[in-house]
Amino acid sequence: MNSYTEENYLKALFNLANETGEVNVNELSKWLEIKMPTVTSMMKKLAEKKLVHYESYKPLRLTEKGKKEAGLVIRKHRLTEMFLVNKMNFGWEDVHDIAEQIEHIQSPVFFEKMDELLGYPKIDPHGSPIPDSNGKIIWKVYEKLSDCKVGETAKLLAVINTSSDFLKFLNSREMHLGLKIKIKSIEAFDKSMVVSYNKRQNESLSQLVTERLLVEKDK
Amino acid sequence: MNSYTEENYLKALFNLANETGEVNVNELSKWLEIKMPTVTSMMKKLAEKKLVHYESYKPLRLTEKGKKEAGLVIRKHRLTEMFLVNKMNFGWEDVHDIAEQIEHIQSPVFFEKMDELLGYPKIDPHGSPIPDSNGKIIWKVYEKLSDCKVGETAKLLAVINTSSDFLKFLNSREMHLGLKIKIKSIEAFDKSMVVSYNKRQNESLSQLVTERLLVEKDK
DNA sequence: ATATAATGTTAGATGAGACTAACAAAATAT
DNA sequence: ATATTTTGTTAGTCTCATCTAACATTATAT
Repeated sequence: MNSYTEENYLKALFNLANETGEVNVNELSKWLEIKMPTVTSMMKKLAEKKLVHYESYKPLRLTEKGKKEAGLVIRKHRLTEMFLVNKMNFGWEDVHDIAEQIEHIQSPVFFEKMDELLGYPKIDPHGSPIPDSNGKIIWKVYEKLSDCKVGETAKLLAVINTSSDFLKFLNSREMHLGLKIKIKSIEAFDKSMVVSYNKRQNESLSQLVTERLLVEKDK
Repeated sequence: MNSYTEENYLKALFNLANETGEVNVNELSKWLEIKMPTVTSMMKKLAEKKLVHYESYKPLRLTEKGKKEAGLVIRKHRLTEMFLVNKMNFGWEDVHDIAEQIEHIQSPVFFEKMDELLGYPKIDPHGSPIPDSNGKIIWKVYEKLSDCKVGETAKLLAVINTSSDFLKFLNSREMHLGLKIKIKSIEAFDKSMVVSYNKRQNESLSQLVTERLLVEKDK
């Protein structure tokens, strides 16, 4: 069994991994807001437990075991977020901090029950995939709205930044997953977009926003 | 804010308090399965925080502040148990261990939402009163089934021991809160009772059971 | 009323997970 | 190619919550 703290390190390693699965001590340290020496010593501990490949001065990598256990923590987090939104009427902007705590509950049956009550969801309220009960994630390839062209229509399927402020911004513009967005124009100099959806015909979205919206283009 | 550990000590002090609100270090130590010196040092810490009245060699007593904060932990525990049973379809015998963990979640809004979804319940699935949002408990005076007499009928309103084994025993006899039980006879030598309820006309209950069933006599 | 048992406290150690200060290695810039 | 910056490690300290061993007080029993 991994401790509360260990679970947090595993989750962070999983979330920060680049294409090759590598993470630097420094990155991890900044992400967790924990000083580097502490991170180093925890990495040695996780290496002892065969959860992380660790060599001095080399980037960190989760082992297969580590990936699985990290995936299971993320599964608990995302199932919780879905439960909070779908079964407890929380807004998608309010669930992160609660899920950060509930993800550490040690009770397989509790999360199985959530899963069942939710009808075995594949994604969380922000469109992120929920790992299966082996910790495996099926990655969907989405495009960023910022990569779409004028005249195209795209369906909003996930958001990258799940900060409360960003989600509240989307709420204020009545934007939600599943929304069909049409690109009316793109400003050359700052890449901001004017889009239309539902009754909103002239919404302007900055690049900071459009590159955080993941979509599927209409064919 | 109290730590996870402090919350557990507060809850234990509350639950163990006798009529005068006193608890011995030794009792607390046994209850928590934590050695006495550890308990003593935690009591000094809680006394610093004005949560406990502590004097060397004297029994422990929660301060008003301590009672309130303990009550709030118990509130979180009992709301959670109710939520697990009523909203997540757990059996009353399976909720204790999960609630022991969830009671430490720091998120007032999470428990407010539970309370709201449950319709502001006054008792938990075992018939124990749920403290209000100030940590105050309204105690109902119940009788034990073991104190009833032959011929009387009583309604089961709460159970004292909430161990999984005891609750599974009650399940196996189809006993649940609200049940009307008629006392048909009492065995003089071991105080066991033969009772009837619903379709069960000759159930025998040992004294160990009857003194753990809290009832209200029919008038 | 004193011996014994039970209960409670003090002192010091431990492990987990955090820190700072100092040093070492790797990456970057001139 | 060397100096500087950035990144990473080592060594030692701190706090929290636990422990054991030894001692002190209070309660109980003869």
